Amino acid sequence: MQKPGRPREFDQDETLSKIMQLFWEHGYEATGLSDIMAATGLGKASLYSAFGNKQSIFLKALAHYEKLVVDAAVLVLRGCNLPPLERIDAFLSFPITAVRDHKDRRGCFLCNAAADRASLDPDTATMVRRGYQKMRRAIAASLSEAMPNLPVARIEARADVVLTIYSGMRVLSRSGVSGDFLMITKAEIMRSISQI
Amino acid sequence: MQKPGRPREFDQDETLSKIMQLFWEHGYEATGLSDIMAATGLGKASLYSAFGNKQSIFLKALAHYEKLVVDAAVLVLRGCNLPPLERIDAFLSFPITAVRDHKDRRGCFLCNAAADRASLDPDTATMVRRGYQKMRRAIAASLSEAMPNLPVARIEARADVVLTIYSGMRVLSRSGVSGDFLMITKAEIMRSISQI
DNA sequence: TCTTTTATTGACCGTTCGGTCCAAATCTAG
DNA sequence: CTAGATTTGGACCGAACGGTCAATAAAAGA
Repeated sequence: MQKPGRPREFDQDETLSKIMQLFWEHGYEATGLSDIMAATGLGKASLYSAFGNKQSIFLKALAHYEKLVVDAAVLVLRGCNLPPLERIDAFLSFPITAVRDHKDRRGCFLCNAAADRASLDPDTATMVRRGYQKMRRAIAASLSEAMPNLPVARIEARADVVLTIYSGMRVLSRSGVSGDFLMITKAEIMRSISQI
Repeated sequence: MQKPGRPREFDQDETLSKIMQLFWEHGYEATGLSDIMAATGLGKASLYSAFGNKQSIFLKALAHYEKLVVDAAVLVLRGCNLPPLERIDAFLSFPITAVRDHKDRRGCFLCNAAADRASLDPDTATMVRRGYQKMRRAIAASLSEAMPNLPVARIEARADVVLTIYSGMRVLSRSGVSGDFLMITKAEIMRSISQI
């Protein structure tokens, strides 16, 4: 059962992944339609008919990031194979392994979008907040599993701290900070988070 | 004792302040020469002869920010009128009062530059790191004044945490996070920082 | 006053931007 | 085989981009 008309010659998700890489690394304004065409091998008209205009392409790339990266992080946070605090540790290790093992200084697409696009485009701001919320809830769930006797307010406060630290690490990694710096930060914050 | 030739008709620092506002709020790529001309009332050639090309203008605006805002923050951190921990509290309150009292969601120019420019331009990255270092050293100084018996490594680790939290708060504030969220985060981190 | 030096203005440059359009190509349904 | 639907590639668009230049203006030093 196929739609009438000429079939699309490319895979939308693959293409969206390539586009996501571009916006993630270079930001909204610094990524031109020409860059996207070069990276995907598609013509302008194909891109427009599939994803809309540049702003719409960007939003879809951001949604793609949420689906791929944020959801994966949430999965780690909510996984059952590790104790809750170790899951948070694993979550905060992502920024470190990115820098250390992969020389990946792209940071977090959500954080980058917050910094360079959210204040100019309400739709971006909404998506960014939604992604943050997802992570925040997952962090809070892990924390309350780890310390069920702590009042909810304290749990949430610590979740806010973890999310804020995460954002900070991601931004700092874009400025070229060392993996050791991030490692030390993580260790110190884990120490204080773990206390009752 | 004046230089020969026609004197400049504008104040360089004032102009740099106006330019700084633009780059701070909208980022590098989203700020055009035309915006700068409109905001300063200057012609293109005047800007070029005074500050160089766009990249050079940006760097000078960033340096201006370091001089005005970062140095002011460092002054608060190193001030003697308050106990050291309260100075750190005051430092972490800047992101909050900006959002609450001034509806100022520009965040921190250093952090924004880290996110949208540092990975493409080494000079920007260098300046950003220098600004961060200034703050980090001042934070560490306050901390070691507050708890002189804590090993240096722990002091530095906590300074890293404070700096990372600061960056995170500034980025999150650009996504539209509430002042309450930042308030809670600050309170929680101050609690853990204050412990011996 | 005349020369030199510098700043300002506005026109101008080529390039790139995001976006549109249309003819050709490729599919389904009848 | 035809008619309708959809995608594709490439030409094309006006606008905005960063950047340059020459003419003019305003100062200092002689």
